[in-house]
Amino acid sequence: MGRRKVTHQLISDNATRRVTFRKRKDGLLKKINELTILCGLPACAIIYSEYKDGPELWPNLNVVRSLLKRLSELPVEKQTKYMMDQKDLMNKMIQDAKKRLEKEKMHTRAMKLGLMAASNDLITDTDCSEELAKAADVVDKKHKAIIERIKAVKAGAPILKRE
Amino acid sequence: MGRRKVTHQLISDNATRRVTFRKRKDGLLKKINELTILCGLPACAIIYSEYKDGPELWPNLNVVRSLLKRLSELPVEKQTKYMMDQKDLMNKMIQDAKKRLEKEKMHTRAMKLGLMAASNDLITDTDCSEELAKAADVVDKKHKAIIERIKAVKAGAPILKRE
DNA sequence: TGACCTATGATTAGTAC
DNA sequence: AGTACTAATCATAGGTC
Repeated sequence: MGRRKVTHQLISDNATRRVTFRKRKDGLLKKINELTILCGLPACAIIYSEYKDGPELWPNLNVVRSLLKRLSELPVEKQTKYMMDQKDLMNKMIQDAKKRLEKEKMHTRAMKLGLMAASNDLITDTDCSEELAKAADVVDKKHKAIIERIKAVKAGAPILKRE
Repeated sequence: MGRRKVTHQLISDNATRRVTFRKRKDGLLKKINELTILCGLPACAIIYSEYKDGPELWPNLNVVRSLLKRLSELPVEKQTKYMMDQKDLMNKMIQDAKKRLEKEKMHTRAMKLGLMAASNDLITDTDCSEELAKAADVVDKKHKAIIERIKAVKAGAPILKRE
């Protein structure tokens, strides 16, 4: 049946954990990709796992290297500064969790291995992904239109649509 | 109202982009956190943005450093082994869209049969089967057009179709 | 700006091949 | 193992204050 509520601990079963890893890793990459496009930021991901003998990189090694290089060049005081920001972020997440708890919607915490970095001032190498995205949107729109039509027919609309 | 469908392009409005960035960044950190716990993997995130003068790190500087160190020690051939760039991701998304369309097509056929059967049962004297067939044909043609469009895109040729 | 709300699209846990 | 499905939870765009 549908999904169960999120568990808050390590998945003990190997097969299940592997499947969950793959699904969520894919979801994560997709989200990073979307963030990159929507907000105009370069980003990268490095994911080690017990399922591959090497890390999985996104989007490619060059971007990963440039972003890591940038990080390594960070002044220490800024590193410290961001850690304060991180504290704030964690506090925020805890606050949110408490609120949801009040609403009877308990939530999680957590993580795994990998790395994500985004920087607004590095050059983004845009290939044809944007156009592909547009193409995909066209497909999605047509798909939606068809679904709407079906709903309309089911709701009693005329079978033949005159335009 | 609820959320609109994702549009996969740069959000031009500054305020909206900022809000979206914050929301999605938080969502991403949450997902990384969950993956860490569920799959028992270490993970970190480094996020630069135009909204902070330093990067935001998750979960903390030490983890980030140790993971980066681990990456730097990797042999180059293993570093490049598993890469998924935006093109791969987009191809996957288009594949998914295609699958959804196929599924919908099946539903449409089922509906078509159901409607025709109903008309036969209930309105024996009036023959609307022709109109029903036309309606179904319209739907089928749209499906076909979409499938063709997908093939064209996959073939690498056309990208944005203007109508 | 930022915090909150909520309708609705997106993700995914569990199941069956 | 990987794919397909479905049901249910989760995430979030847009609105409001």
